[in-house]
Amino acid sequence: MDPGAPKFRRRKAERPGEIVAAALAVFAEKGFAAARLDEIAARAGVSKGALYLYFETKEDLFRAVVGQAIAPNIAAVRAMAEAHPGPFEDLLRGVATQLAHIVGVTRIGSVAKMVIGEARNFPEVARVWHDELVAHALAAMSGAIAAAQARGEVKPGDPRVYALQLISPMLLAVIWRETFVPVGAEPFDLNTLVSQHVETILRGMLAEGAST
Amino acid sequence: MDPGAPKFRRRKAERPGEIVAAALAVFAEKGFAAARLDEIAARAGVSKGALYLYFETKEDLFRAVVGQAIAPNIAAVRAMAEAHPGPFEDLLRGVATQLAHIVGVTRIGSVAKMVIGEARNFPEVARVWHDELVAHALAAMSGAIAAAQARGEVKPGDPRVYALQLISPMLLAVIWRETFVPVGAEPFDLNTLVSQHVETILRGMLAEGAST
Amino acid sequence: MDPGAPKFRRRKAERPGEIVAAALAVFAEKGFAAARLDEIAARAGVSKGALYLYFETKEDLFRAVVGQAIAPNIAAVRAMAEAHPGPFEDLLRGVATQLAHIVGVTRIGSVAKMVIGEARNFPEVARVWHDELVAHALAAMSGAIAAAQARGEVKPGDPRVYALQLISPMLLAVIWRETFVPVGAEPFDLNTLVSQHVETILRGMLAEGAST
Amino acid sequence: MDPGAPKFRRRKAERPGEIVAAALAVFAEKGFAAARLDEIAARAGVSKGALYLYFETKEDLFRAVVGQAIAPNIAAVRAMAEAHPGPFEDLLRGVATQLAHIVGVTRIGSVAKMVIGEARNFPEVARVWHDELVAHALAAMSGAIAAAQARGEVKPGDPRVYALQLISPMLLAVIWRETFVPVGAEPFDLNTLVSQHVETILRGMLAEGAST
DNA sequence: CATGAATGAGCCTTCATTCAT
DNA sequence: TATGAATGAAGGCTCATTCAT
Repeated sequence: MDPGAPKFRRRKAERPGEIVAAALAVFAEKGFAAARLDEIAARAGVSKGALYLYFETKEDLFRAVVGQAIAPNIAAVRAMAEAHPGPFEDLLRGVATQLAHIVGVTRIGSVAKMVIGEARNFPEVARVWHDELVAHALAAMSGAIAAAQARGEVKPGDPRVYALQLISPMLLAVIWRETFVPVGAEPFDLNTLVSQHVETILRGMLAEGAST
Repeated sequence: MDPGAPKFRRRKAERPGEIVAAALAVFAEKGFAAARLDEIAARAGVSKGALYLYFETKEDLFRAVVGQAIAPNIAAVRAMAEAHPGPFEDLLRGVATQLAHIVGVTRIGSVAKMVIGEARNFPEVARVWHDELVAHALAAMSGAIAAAQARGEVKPGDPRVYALQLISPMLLAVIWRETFVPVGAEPFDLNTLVSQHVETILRGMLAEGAST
Repeated sequence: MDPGAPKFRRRKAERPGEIVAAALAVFAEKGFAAARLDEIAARAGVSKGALYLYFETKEDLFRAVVGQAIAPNIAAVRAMAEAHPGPFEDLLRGVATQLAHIVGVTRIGSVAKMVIGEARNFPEVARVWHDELVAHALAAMSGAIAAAQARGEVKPGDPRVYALQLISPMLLAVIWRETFVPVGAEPFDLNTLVSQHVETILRGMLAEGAST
Repeated sequence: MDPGAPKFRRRKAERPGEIVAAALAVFAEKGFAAARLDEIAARAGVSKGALYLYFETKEDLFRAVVGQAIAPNIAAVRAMAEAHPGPFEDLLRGVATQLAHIVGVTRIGSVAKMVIGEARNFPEVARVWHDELVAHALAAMSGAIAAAQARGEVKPGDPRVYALQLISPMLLAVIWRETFVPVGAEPFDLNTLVSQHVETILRGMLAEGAST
């Protein structure tokens, strides 16, 4: 026997991540209050007591879940913000495609639903979500729009409002998928929605004499 | 001071409405699971036991809250559906104004947040909300858009998707107000958002050679 | 209008009796704790509040039920006690017939079950039941048996024990009917049981040379 | 004093039995509905929540109590059923002694009282009690009596009724002890009752020409 | 580190009792 | 008298959290 080289070692380093992943699933399904630590522990494959080796309380775990979900998206937002200049419509199409991709492959929709649902009970979670993600994304888009307006590419109008107009169908799509599709509503194709929206909005936003 | 003030009053007719109103407030703030019947009863000015004279269980009360919130909006949706024909852009401006008004003066936003947050735990609530309200509204708008397309007023494109594009900023505004404004985000003026959106979208939707 | 001669007057005098009858039924079915005043009131055809016009508390009502059930049987016991002298076996046959009749036509079995079940929670009810009914009956029988022994009709032996031996099948029959027959046990014919028991016991009790 | 006394101990194996024992005591005293889980937990030396680690509901615990009380008696009944043949009166004396012993040393009387009192609320408990215990015991005795009749040892008569006659004083004794002795009634000596009953009944049952 | 038995505060729900009508 | 809406004190049960192992 070689005690120094056990064949199967418990991957301690991966535990927190597994727990957060399990917690995300349960919180997204049930909401914070209705989520049971029993179920989270079971899905993570650990004992209930083990949760407390990594997280102080249920609320702490919830914050970790939201925080974890923010990090990987920060980069995306930053990339969007730093998008190379060029014709506004190219930028917009690129950003829209990127957003649609993120919504499609990550669980950001579930997390958004959690944040919306628990905002009153966890104001600081809503605040972090807003300050770290939403505000940055909005500022980046507003800035790009304002710049395009300065270049004469985009018609007059509140750039922040333009940004909201552009983002809103994405939110609706997420909520539709999470809320109504499970009870029988007809799903939407996210790409169709996004591309039709971008084209429509572009036609409405671009100043006369600027391309398509 | 009225020394003859009764310990309790008999108001069978008014009580259910008062309780539902109180419950709406608490459910909207806390979510279903975190809402305490103690608090609902206190806000309604009754004892906890009195709730059970009118509602069988907490779930029953929750369903009543959602159901109650649907009824008054059904009429609005129907009116929208029956909106007089005429140039599409007139119709759209009218509908948008009406929706903005409803969102502004009713608690429909709070209820929407509840429905979104509890959809997994109360599928039938989500189903009713969808079937009675959302689906009707969507069908009415899609129909109007398709008719306008048939008349050559609106460019080609999936009418249902157009309808979603039009509605989505309203949803975003509601969620913004309920979720982010309480934690310090800058509020939007709903009317500005709606009117800018309508004008932008109209320019993008209307076929060449049609007005504005 | 003749206010002094209403056509249908509420029979106030009969109310308490109706309530006690309803209460007996519910207490016998459910036991004291599981019995609901709502149900008693409903069966009595009165409002819940009306119960409190006649009985102070639920316990008070329970005591009334048991007390009420004792009274009519007191006379029977007394009659038994005063049974004309004569050959012991005639007396015994008469008493047994009488007891079987009482068990068959009254609800004394249900009340006995209540008293047995609630004796620990209502000691004074058990005490009254014992002192007013059981002890008297037992004393009467023991006395008759002792007298018969003095006359040489009955073999030696503890008269009180003889009395218990004689009564016990009646108790068993009552419990059998109330407890096991409702769940599918085969019922007994009370008269068969009693007459076979009396004959068997008589053969065993009577002194040689006295018998049938 | 042990300063290191643990706040609670882990005794998974022993706990269910301790809880059932405590529950038996409380159910027997108060009846099902009036029994408080608080009290059961306190008597078992555990917290109220711990009850739910072993039993799903209060009803489940009640069923466990009754079920637990049946098992050890099944063997006794079977032994009685298989009692060696031989003169009927020897068999009967043996069985009576055995039954008196069981009644004296176990809590079967308390359980019987519970079953009788809660039969309407828990029909399946009454059914199990009857099917597993009472029916078997009755069948065994009836069979033995019928066999003795076939051998000419016992007089004609319904064997099942004979069996009831024989058992009934035992039931009366149990109820007397549980119900009336606590409120001041004079207790019986179980052995005196049983032996006098057996001798009396035997004289009445045995065919002429069979001994004593 | 990890487990899971045990805790105990707190919630939903019931129901005997009260009281304005 | 009679009603029944309303009360409020528990009780059954849950579940986040702790701790002996």
